[in-house]
Amino acid sequence: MPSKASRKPLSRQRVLAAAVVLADAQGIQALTMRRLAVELHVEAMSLYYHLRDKEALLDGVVETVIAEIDAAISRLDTDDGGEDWRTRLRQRFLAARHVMLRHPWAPGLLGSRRTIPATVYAYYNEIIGTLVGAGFSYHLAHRALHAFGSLPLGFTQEVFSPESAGGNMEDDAAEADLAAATETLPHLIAMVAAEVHDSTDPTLGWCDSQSKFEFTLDLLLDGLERLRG
Amino acid sequence: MPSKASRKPLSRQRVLAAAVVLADAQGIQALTMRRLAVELHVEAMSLYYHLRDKEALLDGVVETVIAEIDAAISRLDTDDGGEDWRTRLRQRFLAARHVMLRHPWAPGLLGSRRTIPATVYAYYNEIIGTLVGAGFSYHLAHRALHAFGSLPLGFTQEVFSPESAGGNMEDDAAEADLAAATETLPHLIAMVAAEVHDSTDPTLGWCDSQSKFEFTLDLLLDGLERLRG
DNA sequence: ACCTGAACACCGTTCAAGT
DNA sequence: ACCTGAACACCGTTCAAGT
Repeated sequence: MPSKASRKPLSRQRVLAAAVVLADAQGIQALTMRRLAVELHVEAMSLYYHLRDKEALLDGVVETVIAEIDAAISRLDTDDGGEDWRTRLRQRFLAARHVMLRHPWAPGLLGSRRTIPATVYAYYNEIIGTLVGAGFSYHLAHRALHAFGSLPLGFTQEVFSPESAGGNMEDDAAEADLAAATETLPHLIAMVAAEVHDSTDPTLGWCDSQSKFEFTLDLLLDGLERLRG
Repeated sequence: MPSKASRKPLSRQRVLAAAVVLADAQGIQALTMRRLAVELHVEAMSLYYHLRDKEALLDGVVETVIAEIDAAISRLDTDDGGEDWRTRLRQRFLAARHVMLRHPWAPGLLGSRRTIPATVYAYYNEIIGTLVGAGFSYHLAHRALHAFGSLPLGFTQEVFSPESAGGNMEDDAAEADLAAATETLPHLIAMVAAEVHDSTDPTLGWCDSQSKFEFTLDLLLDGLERLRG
C-alpha cells in the first residue's frame, strides 16, 4: 500500500481543517496554496477543485474558527434565562476567547475579511435579545454592541503590548535602555515597577492578559448596567 | 529636460511618503516593492538602497503614520494641566482617530507589526502620567491602558460591522433575505428598524461610527472615574 | 554614493489534459 | 468526478555591475 496512492479523497472540510492546523503550527503567513497542498500530499492545483481561490480558502478558515466558537457556546447551558444578563454575556465572551487563544492568527485574519459567516449574525442577534430581555432599549443595545467591539468573538485586538517596553528585555543594550527610559518614560517605568510583585510567569511577560480581558469586559458591563433603563 | 532623467534623488523619507500615498490610493495590498518603484519612476531594486527589505518598508510606513498622530497631538494645547483627565485623554484619542480615518489600512498594518515606533511609548507614558496625576494608582492605570485597547491610537478595531446584515442591501435576493431574517434574527432586525429614523447618510450606512467611538470612550472613562481612588 | 539588469525562489491562478 | 502538468503573471530579494 504505497502511501502516496492510498490517500482518502479531498473535501472542502478536510482542506479547511488542514489549513487551520497549518496556520496554528506555522503561522498564517505559511498558509499558502502550495504549502497546504504539500501538507495534504496533493498538487496545489487540486485545491482549486474544492475552493474557488485563496480568498475562498481564507473565508472557509474563518468559518471553521467561528464554528468552533458556536460549538463552545452551545455547550454552555442547556436551558436559558436563568442567569442575569451580565453573567450570560460574560460566559459567552469568555468561551469565545478560549477558542481564540488556540488560534492566535484568527483576530488578524478576521479583521482582514470583508465578509463574515452568517452564524455570527445569529450570535449577535442572541446578544441583542439578551440585552433587550434585560430591559435595554434597542438603541442602547446597539451602542453596547459597538462598545463590546470584538469582545463577543473573544479578543480585544490590542494593537501592541506596552509590555515589550519593560518586560521582555533581551537585547544586550537592555540595561542601558532601561536606565535611559527612567528619565524619558518615568511613568511607564514606575508602572512596570509597581506591578512586578506578582510576576508568576516571567516568560509570558508580567501581564496577565486574561485578567485584563475580564477587567475591560466588566468595566463595560458595569457601565451599561448603569445606563440601563 | 527629459522627465525620466530629471528625478530628484530618492531618500527614505520620500520612499515612505510615497508608500503612504500609494496605500491610501490603492489599498495596502497594492503596496508592493515593484509598484512603489514604478510610482517613484525608479527600478524596484533601487528601493533596497534606502530600505533593508519590505519589513523595513512597512515599519517605516507605520512610523510615518504614528508621526502624523504625534504631530496632531502636539498641536492640541500649548500648556497642559488645565483640563480634567477625561477631556485631556478624550482630546488625544479623538485627534488620533482623525488621523487614522485618513489611513483606513493603518489599523490592520499596525496590528501585523511585531515592533512599534519608540514614540508610542512616550505617548503611553504621557497617558499614564495623566492618570496618576489624577489620582490613579499605577495598578489601575495599567488596567485602564488595557481597557483602552487601541483607542489611544484612534481606532476600535471592530472586527466586523453588523450593519451589513441590514443596512447595505444591494443584492437582488436582498428583500427575500430580509424577510427570512425577520424570523431567524428578530432582534437584529428590530434593532435596525428602531434606528432607521435618523438615517442622515444612507450611503455610509445607518451607523455613525464617530458617535460609537465616543460612546465607548466615555463608557470606559466614566467607569474608570468611578474606580479612581 | 546611488541606481540598475539579470537571475532565483516562491506565489496565485488558468487551462487543457489525464484517470 | 477528481486530480495533475505546464505555463503565466507577479512577488521579494541577491549580487555583480554600472555611473
